[in-house]
Amino acid sequence: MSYLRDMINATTETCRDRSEPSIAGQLQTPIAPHNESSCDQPPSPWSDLREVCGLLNFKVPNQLHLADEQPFQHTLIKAGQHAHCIGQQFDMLYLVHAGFLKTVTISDHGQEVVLRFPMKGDLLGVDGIYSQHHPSAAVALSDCDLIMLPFQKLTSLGRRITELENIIYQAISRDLVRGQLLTCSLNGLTAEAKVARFLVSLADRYGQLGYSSKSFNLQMTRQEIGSYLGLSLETVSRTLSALSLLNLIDVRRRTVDIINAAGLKTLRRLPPSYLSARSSMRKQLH
Amino acid sequence: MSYLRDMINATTETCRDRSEPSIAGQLQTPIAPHNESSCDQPPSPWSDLREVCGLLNFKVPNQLHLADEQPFQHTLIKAGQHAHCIGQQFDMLYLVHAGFLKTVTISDHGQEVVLRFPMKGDLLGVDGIYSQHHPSAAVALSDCDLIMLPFQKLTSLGRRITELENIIYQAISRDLVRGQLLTCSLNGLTAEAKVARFLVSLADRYGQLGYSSKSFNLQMTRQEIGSYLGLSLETVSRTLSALSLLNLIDVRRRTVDIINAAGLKTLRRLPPSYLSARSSMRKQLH
DNA sequence: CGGTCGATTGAGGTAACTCAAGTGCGGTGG
DNA sequence: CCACCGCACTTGAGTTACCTCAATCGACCG
Repeated sequence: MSYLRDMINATTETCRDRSEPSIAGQLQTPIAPHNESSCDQPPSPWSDLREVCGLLNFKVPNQLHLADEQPFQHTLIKAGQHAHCIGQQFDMLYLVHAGFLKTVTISDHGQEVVLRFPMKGDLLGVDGIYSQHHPSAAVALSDCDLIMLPFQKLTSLGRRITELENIIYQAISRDLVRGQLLTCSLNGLTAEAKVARFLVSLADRYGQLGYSSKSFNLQMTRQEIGSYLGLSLETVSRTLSALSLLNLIDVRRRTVDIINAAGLKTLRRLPPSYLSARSSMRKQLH
Repeated sequence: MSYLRDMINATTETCRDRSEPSIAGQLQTPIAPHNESSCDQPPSPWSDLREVCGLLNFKVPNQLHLADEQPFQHTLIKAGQHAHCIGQQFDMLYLVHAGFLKTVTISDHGQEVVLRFPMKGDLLGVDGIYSQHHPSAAVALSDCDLIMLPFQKLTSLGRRITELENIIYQAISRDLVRGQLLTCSLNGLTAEAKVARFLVSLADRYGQLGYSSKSFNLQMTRQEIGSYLGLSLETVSRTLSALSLLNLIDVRRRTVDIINAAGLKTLRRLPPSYLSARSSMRKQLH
């Protein structure tokens, strides 16, 4: 089995050299969500098509010969390292098997902009298909276990297995739809609503993966949340405090507990101005 | 040939019934950009694969049997009509052959949000692949000539013609990349920069199609521009006036002339506050 | 000719940004 | 072990860019 370990380490080098903790120190936080029960043993270093389709959250085609296909290799990257860098040649997609990442790009200002926070089941690198070069970078926010999907191999498989081809198209389109949803949320929502929906969205995603949708750790900084939502980090911080005051959530540093999920979902704007009322309310409470 | 006309009219009905000029009266403006020379005769109602690939701006594969394939049918829709509606079953993509559209979706507020302004060479309906239902609607802002690309037919062709398959993947990915670019522009840009870049982007697209990139007509209302850029229609209007005062552009109603393209591209924010300075400057000029 | 709709412009309010100070935690080195 | 330092975060104060509300204007249409 040692040759497997070697191969994995070899592939891990892909982008490791460039993964200096340059922009906004990529935090070396412990790791993923609360429950770590399944992370004791190292993850299986290979995944077959069936597992890939399941992770992507699509119904697995009931075709026997799926199992015949040669499996896909994993790559393990540590927090702060890149799965792919901006400008890098595109040759494969990555499917997140475990861990938490951010995808970023550089705006014309030279500012880093967070595009997405991929986690288990999400696809990385889809935006590289067009120009054959990645316009964005994927940075691990925690140690990550990624399944490498060489694009040529994937599409040639899809040519033989129509169900797989459909899954590929649908997975790519899903990325596009999610981007549109983000665009809609960025416009015309107050900062409170943005942050509230962001938390609900995160909670839902954790829930779908079997983790607690009530209590989780934020893997990203306020800065990164702000970049993602189009807000300043101070506004994110203030808003989190306000939501906490409203008893909708409980925040302490990176730890978030959702108290009133329904309230978060329907929140449009804070009653009067809870942000300035904070100090006075604080005094009342004491 | 009359049966062709009949078929076209038949397919045009797809969504015509729902195309009431409901939201924000979809304007019955004359039509497209300035130069109308090529629109005298009705467009050819069929396009082959070669033409489709060319329109998509991809190198046409040098394979002879491309010409053998049965061609794709066109559909003509009038300004205000829908190519597809929200929630409608997905079964085909549309390639814009002529005309100008907007794609919109409904935010959680119930507000209409403009996602894109597709024009010649752009693909419609890609976001419908995922859930097999269109999450957005495509509304014609001028009379349009669309090429219908039944998705099943397209992908089965792609299975036989690898180059075509690549083009499909790349075209879909391109849509995604464009969405990301929009997201980047929405965050962290001032209203002036947003509007300026929007104009430059429009001008470039017209230029690439062989139209004038200096002088063109806006096909959409201020309202729609604002929705697209995340601004109020008043801010769009004011900003256009300000850009005009700075001698970067000339605007009269829907007519735009780019005077200083370089200046528009590099604009970050207006010198001091040109928006409030307007009235005083106006007086100085008189 | 009035009616409608898009566009312009003004006035005023406010949400969110910027700048800045202060806190708490974690890591490092004496 | 403790002191120091860095970094993420919190919180405050002041500013401003943009929104909202509202009036006016111009074009187009019946």
